[in-house]
Amino acid sequence: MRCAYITIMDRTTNLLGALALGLTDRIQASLKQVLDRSGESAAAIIVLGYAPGLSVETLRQVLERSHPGTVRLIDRLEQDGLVERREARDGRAVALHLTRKGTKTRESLMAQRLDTLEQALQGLTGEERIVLGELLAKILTNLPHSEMSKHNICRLCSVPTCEACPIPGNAV
Amino acid sequence: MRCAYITIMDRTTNLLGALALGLTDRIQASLKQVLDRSGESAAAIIVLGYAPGLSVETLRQVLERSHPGTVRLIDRLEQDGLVERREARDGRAVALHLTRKGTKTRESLMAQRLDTLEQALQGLTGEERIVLGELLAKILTNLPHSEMSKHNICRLCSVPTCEACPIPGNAV
DNA sequence: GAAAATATATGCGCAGCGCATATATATGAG
DNA sequence: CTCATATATATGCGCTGCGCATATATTTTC
Repeated sequence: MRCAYITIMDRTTNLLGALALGLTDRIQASLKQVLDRSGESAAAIIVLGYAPGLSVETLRQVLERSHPGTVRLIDRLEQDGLVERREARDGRAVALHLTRKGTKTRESLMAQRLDTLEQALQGLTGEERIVLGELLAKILTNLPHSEMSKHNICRLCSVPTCEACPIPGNAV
Repeated sequence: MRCAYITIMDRTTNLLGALALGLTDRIQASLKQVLDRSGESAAAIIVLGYAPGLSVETLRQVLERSHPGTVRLIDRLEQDGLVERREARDGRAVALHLTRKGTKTRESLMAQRLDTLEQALQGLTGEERIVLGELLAKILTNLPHSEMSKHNICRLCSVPTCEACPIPGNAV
């Protein structure tokens, strides 16, 4: 049963949703300028940079897509010259690697994302950012994460800027 | 020129992006349980609830879609019995209205979204929520908004929970 | 009253997704 | 060692949804 009486806390709830939506939109748009592909293409490239040699199956789990969807995603990235399929130890599997071009694209994607986010935080003082960071970390820690979704949420992250990932089990 | 030196502030930047992505994913998934349609379908229904009689053209601007995309979106919602096309004063235009079923669906969509967000904030104390709310409001106020994108970012909002919208010009 | 502007609708092709299925390799029971 | 099973990848197919180009109807402007 939902409570019909509105409190000031509900405002925070709604604002969080609005900001999340707005930022995700802006990030998606800025990533599209670098790579004119579906949203998950950028994520695939970023994830592959962290885990060279990843199999299609594991990538599928991280991206939370269907298997055919992931295979076709890799097909496209391969066609674009961003990803290579190499032999894996396991003869059934494929080892995915970024090409040189893929690595360059990855750097642009990450820079674009951080620029977009940085722009949003422009008006905050240093102290406000620290407070915000602590609150965000707390929320991220408490969010329910399955074993794979905790990687999924980080699929666009820049690890150098997040040395202490607040997601339980994700810290470097 | 991007600065190569990483500071603690960059961590906040990255965390903000991660949380925005994670929450948007979770909200999208929860909305899909209510309405198994494209992401913007839910937004269309919520926006139409705020502005009954809206034209396709204005809805198009709020949703930032192409015109054909918006027409087909309305086609689908009409087929689902959620939206009606009625005559408008302007004989060229169409006045969009939610059906009774559409209104019910809208309420479920909004409740689902707030529930999902509320779950994320579960671990925060009342005071932390207030501080967070102030920071979020400040960020939202500073975000660059075009005349229409300031409606776009609110396309899933629950107005009763956000009586003082921080987006300049949006306050009720 | 005719030309330009505005609002809606449609033909078409493309991107991307998931279900069902096929194929190749590895693993494990006997 | 062999064969059944599990695992990893790939493909056929149809569907959703999008945007460009274009067509049609109505309003506005001169």
